[in-house]
Parts: sequence; C-alpha cells; structure tokens
Amino acid sequence: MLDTIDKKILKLLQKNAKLTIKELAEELNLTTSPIFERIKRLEKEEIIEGYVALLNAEKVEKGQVVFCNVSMPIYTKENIDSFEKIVQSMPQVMECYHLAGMVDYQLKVFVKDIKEYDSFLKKMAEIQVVKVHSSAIVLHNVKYSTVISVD
Amino acid sequence: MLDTIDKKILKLLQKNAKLTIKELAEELNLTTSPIFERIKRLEKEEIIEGYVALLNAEKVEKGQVVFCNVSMPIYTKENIDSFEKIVQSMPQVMECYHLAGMVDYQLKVFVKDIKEYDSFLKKMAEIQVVKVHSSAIVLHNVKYSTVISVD
DNA sequence: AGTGAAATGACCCGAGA
DNA sequence: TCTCGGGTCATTTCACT
Repeated sequence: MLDTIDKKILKLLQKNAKLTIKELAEELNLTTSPIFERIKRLEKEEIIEGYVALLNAEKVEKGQVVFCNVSMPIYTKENIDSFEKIVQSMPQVMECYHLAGMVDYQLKVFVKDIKEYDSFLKKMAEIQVVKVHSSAIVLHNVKYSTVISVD
Repeated sequence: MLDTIDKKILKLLQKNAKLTIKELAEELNLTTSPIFERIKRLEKEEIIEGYVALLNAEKVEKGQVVFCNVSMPIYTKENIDSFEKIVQSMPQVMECYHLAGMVDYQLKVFVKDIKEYDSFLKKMAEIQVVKVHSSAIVLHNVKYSTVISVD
C-alpha cells in the first residue's frame, strides 16, 4: 500500500507541511509531478487526514495541562453517547479516551491555570452520568509529537 | 497582544493550514497583505509553532493507543535527564508528561497492536531508572484535537 | 510511474492612503 | 494598518516516455 517514497513523503510532511512539492522532489530525487500525484493519492485515501497549524499553548494562555479521570457508574449506551457528545463539544478537552481499566475515561484538558481547571471541574460535576475520579496535574511537558512513525 | 483578527486567523489555520491567504482575506473581509503580515508576525513570535500533516493512525498501522504510567524510585537530576532523553528518542512515544501525583510520568504510546505494546514494555523494563507502574489500554478514541481555543 | 514544459494561481513586497 | 498592483515562484495539468 505504501512504498518507500510514500513513507518518506509522510515522514517529511508530518514534520513540516509547508515543504513545497519542489523541495520534496529534490529531497527524493524526483520531479514535481509524481510527488504531486502521490500526495493527492495519500489525501484521497485519507492516510493524510489534514494539515494544521500548531500553536504554542503557553503563548495563547493554555499552558496548564491536566488529566482528568472519570468513571461512569451506570454504563448504558445512552449515558455513553450523552457523555461523549458533551466532551466533544468542550473546547478545553483536547483529547478523550475510553479506557480498559480502573477508570472509564481519561480527558486531557488545556487550561490557563489551576483556577481555570477548578471551573472546568465544576462543569464536569454537572454531568450527571459520570463521576470525577481523580485529576493529575502536569508539572512539565517532556514530549509532544504528532509524528507517527511509518517505517 | 492578539486582537480579534489574529484570533480568527489562528482558529482557522488550526483547523486547516492549507487555507490560502486569499481565502482567509475573504473570510475576514480584508485584502491579502494584512493577512500575510499578520501570519508572518504570528510565526515570528512563535505563537504559530509550525504546520504539520496529520495522519490516520489506523491506516498506517498504529491504531492502538496505550497509556503507560511509570514511576522513578530514585528521583535525581541525572535520572530525570536520562529518562527524558530516552523517551524523546522513542518514536512510539507520542507524548510524555511529568505528573504531580501517584505516578511520576505518563506516556502516550502508539502501536499496531497489543503484541507490539508487549515489545515496547520490554524496552521500558530495560530502562533502569524507572519502573512501569501500570498500563491503560485505549478501547476507543472519543476525541483527539490539536485545536487550542484562543477566545 | 516517470519527465518536462506551460498555464494557472498563490505568495510576497513596495508605493501610497 | 490598510489597499492596490505587479513580479516571482509554486501548483497543477498534459503530452510524451
């Protein structure tokens, strides 16, 4: 499905989506046309999901990351759907995973500071179908990457 | 520091970095020049950290997400530096946070399947300065976003 | 699947309000 | 800070290998 050239294109575009087709072509010893066609194919097959700008969270006053662990005491389809919809609409929640383990869900939340996280927790408390189990405050970010290894 | 127009530009580029300056200009009822200048300023001030392509993890055979929680029994500067460097060099580790709480670090790991996670755990076991405390398998992804709310 | 060339369109900059 | 306009460069398509 993906040959060596495709993988190299994906590796490079994951690091820098602003690389021109010409630059990619030079790097991979090809002309622009095949690179162009390959990128279009990777987009069409949705291997490339999109291109986004990444911001510095601290510089936009969302530098505090907190993980919020919640459980769902009454585990029904209605409660699952309801909770997941709410979470998807909350802009502070960057990520949410349904886990196999002690807690049912883990939310990664971006806030300005702990005070703002306190407000967030109050909103969570209003969601009847889940109970906040615990919070884990991030002291510092060791690694954040969007680059998936395609080797 | 950021006015309404800057915030709108950031909001749009976080969703789709392929928007042309012309399209942004039309959306915001301006000409291309001010949009161009503003984007250059946001890049220079590193509010925009970069532009990346996002891939579909399942389609590149990295569809299994696992959170790996580790603790560091002997908490010294040397051990911290050593561990953080190793983590940063591991391509399976997408994210790693130093936490205030029961466990010291949480790693978000992308693997093909549980078998591949088993191999990963064996590598973690070789790192002398940390002990794997627990793993949380992701059943499904409820939300994943790179868009930070700048309102 | 690749090259090369030509048209289309985006980026980028300077002059002026 | 903005508009307008033009030169330069990247993207996209196509005929051919």
